[in-house]
Amino acid sequence: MSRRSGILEFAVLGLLRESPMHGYELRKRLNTSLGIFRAFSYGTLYPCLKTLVASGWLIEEPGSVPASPPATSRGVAPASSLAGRRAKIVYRLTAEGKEHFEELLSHTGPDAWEDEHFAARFAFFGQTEREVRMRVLEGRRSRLEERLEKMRASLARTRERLDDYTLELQRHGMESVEREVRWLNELIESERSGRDQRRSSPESSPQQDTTGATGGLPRHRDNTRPDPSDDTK
Amino acid sequence: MSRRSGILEFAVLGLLRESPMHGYELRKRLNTSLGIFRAFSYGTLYPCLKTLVASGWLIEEPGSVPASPPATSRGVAPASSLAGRRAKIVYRLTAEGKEHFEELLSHTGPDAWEDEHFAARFAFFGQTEREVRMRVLEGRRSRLEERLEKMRASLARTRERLDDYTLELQRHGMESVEREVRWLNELIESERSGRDQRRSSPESSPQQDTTGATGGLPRHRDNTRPDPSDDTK
DNA sequence: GTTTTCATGTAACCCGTTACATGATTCA
DNA sequence: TGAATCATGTAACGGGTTACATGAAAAC
Repeated sequence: MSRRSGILEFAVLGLLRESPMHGYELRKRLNTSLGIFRAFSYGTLYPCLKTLVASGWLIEEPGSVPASPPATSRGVAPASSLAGRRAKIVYRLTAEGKEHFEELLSHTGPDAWEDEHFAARFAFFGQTEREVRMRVLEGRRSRLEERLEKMRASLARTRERLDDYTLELQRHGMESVEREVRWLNELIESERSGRDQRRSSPESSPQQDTTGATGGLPRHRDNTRPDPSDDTK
Repeated sequence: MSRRSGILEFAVLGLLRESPMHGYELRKRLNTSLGIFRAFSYGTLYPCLKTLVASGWLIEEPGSVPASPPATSRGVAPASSLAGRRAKIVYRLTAEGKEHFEELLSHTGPDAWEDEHFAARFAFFGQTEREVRMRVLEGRRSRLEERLEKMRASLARTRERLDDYTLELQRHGMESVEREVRWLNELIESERSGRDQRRSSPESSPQQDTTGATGGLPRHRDNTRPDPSDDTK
């Protein structure tokens, strides 16, 4: 009766909304597909999945189970056929789960502007209504501006007493924040000018819309081209 | 018999090395003076101080105690005068504590390149030997480059299946990391060319050396001026 | 004289990790 | 056939927060 992680729960629901998956795969997507996400461990993920099932938002389905004994009878036949042969468990979002996620998507508390929370929200902007996107972006921005002011103030108070390294660290920190603010400005600007491509209809299914529908994101240098000598493996 | 926080412990020792302080003030310095540090709560700080005292690295000293009972007898006189009147407790680094901190400063494990840990290390570069600074900076850089490669790889694998927002998030994330790498490059460069201003003598007292001693830090725009026309536009 | 700010502390909880235990599948 | 990878899980612990309790000094 606990494990209400917020961000993990949110991300899991969001990923499963796109397509059913088993835990192992889910975890990898958590680490890679979404931008900022740090690596959640299995010790976190699996219990979380359990509670989501208990809440009725997910159901477990047998994955590619070796349902009928495969041709190779090599394996020692399990003493008791009941003693659940462990197999892949595929998790699928239930209708209630979908509804719940939709609700999470739409309400914007001040938690939503904190670092990791914000990244999670942004990662699912594709399924978020425009109005909400705006609120989140603007909330995040003012959160950062607030932070900047504090930094400036504290720096003004103490700059004489600090050595060069501490100063440089603060300078770099502030510059990072300023940079994110500029980024948000661009995003907000292009949300404002872009057409409202995600209508408010609750019946929009995800998945498609890879047709460049997301209108007005600012153009940036594409640093992801095939990169001839990439290979990675 | 626990509470070995690493980063908090390190920062506390480092700050107290510069001058004795009581907990309340210590906490504020943790939040502001040092660049990146997030706000530790009292619930973390005070117990930590206790264990540091128990380890013999700090001693508690009475602060500006109202040693003799103040004139206002309004308060219910404490039943037992022994039941310690609570007063400011000033923490001071012991010789062993100093030694311990010195040791922490000098050994560079791979923990030292992680985000928060690195920031803490950097914040005390003023008391760190040049050789160690180099190892930390280079370690951090290769840590980040490693991370970059993973991001690039995963992006190359999945870019077709992702919507524009997720893509943008990843792009921005990568750009941030790239930016930090460039920063590190500058720092490393200026460490290399700068004079070795922090000699290896173990007897160097901190505090002074505000005489521009830190030689070669790269020059940046001073973004702390009153700044007449900026307005974060 | 009351409200703020300074100042110290503790207990309950939360979110997550590590290290471990188990077993199936794939591939050299 | 044995190693690597896929896959699921749990118990113990770690490091931190929140909310609370307490009280002195300063500011209004």
